[in-house]
Amino acid sequence: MKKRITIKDVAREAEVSIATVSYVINNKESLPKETIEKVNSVIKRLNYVPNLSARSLVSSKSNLIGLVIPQTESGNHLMFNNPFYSEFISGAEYTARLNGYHIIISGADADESYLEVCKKRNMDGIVILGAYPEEFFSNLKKSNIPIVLVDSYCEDYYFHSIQINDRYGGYIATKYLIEKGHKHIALVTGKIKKEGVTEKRYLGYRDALKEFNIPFNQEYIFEGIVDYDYGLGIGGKIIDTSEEITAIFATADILAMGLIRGLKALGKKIPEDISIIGFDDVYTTKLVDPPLTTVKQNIFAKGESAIKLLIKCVNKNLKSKQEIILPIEIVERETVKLYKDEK
Amino acid sequence: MKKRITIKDVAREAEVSIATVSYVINNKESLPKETIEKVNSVIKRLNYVPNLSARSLVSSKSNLIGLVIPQTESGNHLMFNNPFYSEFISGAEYTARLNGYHIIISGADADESYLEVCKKRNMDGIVILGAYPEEFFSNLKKSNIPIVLVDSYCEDYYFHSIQINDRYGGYIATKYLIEKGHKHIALVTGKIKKEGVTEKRYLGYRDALKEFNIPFNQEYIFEGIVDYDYGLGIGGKIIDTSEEITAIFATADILAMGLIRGLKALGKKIPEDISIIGFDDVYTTKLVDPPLTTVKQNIFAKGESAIKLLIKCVNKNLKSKQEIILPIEIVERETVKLYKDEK
DNA sequence: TTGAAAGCGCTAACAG
DNA sequence: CTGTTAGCGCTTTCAA
Repeated sequence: MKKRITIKDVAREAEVSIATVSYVINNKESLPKETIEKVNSVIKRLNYVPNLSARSLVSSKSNLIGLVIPQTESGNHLMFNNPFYSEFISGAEYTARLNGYHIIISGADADESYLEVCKKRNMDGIVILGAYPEEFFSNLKKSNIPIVLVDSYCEDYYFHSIQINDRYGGYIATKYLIEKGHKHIALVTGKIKKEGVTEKRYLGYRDALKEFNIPFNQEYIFEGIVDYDYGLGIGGKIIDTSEEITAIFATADILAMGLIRGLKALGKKIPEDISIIGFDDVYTTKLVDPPLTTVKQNIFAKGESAIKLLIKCVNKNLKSKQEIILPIEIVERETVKLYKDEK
Repeated sequence: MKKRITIKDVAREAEVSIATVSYVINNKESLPKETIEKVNSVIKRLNYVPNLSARSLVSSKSNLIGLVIPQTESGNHLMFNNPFYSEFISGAEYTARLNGYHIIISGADADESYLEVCKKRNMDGIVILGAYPEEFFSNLKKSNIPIVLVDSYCEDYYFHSIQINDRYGGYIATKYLIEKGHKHIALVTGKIKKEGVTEKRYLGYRDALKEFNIPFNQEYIFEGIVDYDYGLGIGGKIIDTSEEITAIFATADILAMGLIRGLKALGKKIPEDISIIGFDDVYTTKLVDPPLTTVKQNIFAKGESAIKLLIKCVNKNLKSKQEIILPIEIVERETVKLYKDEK
């Protein structure tokens, strides 16, 4: 094993002190050009790379960002059968890398274990994707490092946040359907948790109904879990519930994709028999047949913003809550059709 | 900012020396039960968490594993519109976490920059997914740390490897089609690079043709890039090339999914008019209509194996090349139909 | 403008 | 069995 090149070696070769080398590396102080050049050339020649562990030890800065992704179950593997996460990570990793940070991706249980990980690794900040038990958040506050919450309605002032206006999203999706002539609109959704993303979208749905004087019908709400199979299975129940239903608002694309397939299997034509609108605009939305009309949010940009915001908070030591709301819009593809009452 | 609890604090509280605490933490030496318990209880009470930067500094072990994912382009973001990577990461992250490691995911350019990252972070090992320029691999050898290559046919003895038998996969896919009565079988594939995964699958395709005395036809080879859009666009060309083509072997599911959609748009029925078989069995394979018949590899398990193998090599300091070949099999779904010659 | 030196928190060799 | 101690590589005061 070759000995590692350290700052000492550089100093010796460049005939300066260790401190000087350190100054050059971190361009501190105002050194004369010559010194800087001399040191830099030695660094290059020796292929010197600073040891971040050492740096982290003294400065307690690690250039490491924790990224917490929901798991299928506690202690289990990451929820990567939802393309939403992949796209988010792609944006996050890219942005982090551009700024000299690295991302440690991890699932996390609600216990204190993740807090430990952060301490252990001296993480500079954390991005948390999705909703978790209150306890998880309150634990993490103890870390005392900047935390950006993505898609969480946790109100705690401690956390910064990246969001979209989910309620507005639910509203425009439903309104879009209504304006296409639909009156009997089912809502297919994950668990409607108090203060969760899903609840907001649901409330938006109700807002739109109200605005157009369409009575709310509890029977039209299909509440399950956010995954393909739930969407797949629920189609039958929707049909059984009422023949009047002509449109469905699914609060996640993955649900909508399941629905499309389930409904088609039952002999329904999309959008001729039933119109469907989704939410998120994950890329797989283009893979299904017919391609899904949906509420688009820029997921890659979300990952990007989360990291940028976090880095900003870390560098400027911002303590005041920072909030960013990203825009959303309807993307028209082929799953919604104008409904004409045939009676 | 609260002062961090260090090993010193624990030592003081437990009325032992820091060395003893260190021994307890790493369960070195054989200490009397009492001491162990005393120290542990203080650790718990004080909420002590060891600082990995410090540990890493002295032991040059970081419990960090680098995971390199292909990028869409050099310097660009990760190729996450291919679900293959997501599933792989899920398996890798889970396994790493279970073993006390963390994963740093990163895209990487072919230059030396990734090597620097490894040095900087004292990475214990690297898992590299996919094929890269020879130069990239040779650079990384310099790191002198264990490296597991996944899906690469780089022959260098330095690297450990996780693979499937791609040639065999190409063979069984094609054979499956042939046994279903197809004789005019197109191959849709990414760039056929010497010693790449794709070339092997292509060779397997030829093996099968040969075995059944079906002449190879260069016109039936459609070589492009591995993505949905290429599959989508190539359907038309296939039809134009020959009306005799009744089946297609796509060397990646993502291509097959594009094909299905492209072909359907052209009025072709799958599998009535054209049969399609894919490769990988990514989960989105079930989302398309009709669900894709494909060569299944367990991608999650691949991620798992890669990490396990790497950790084994790290811990036991194995220098001899370790190789694992994971099994594959055909999964029959609905895109291949028995072909009956109607003449 | 530069250097000496004191740690950051931890491990491990060595001593007792 | 346990404690003392010398670093690991780096940053950063303080002094020159």
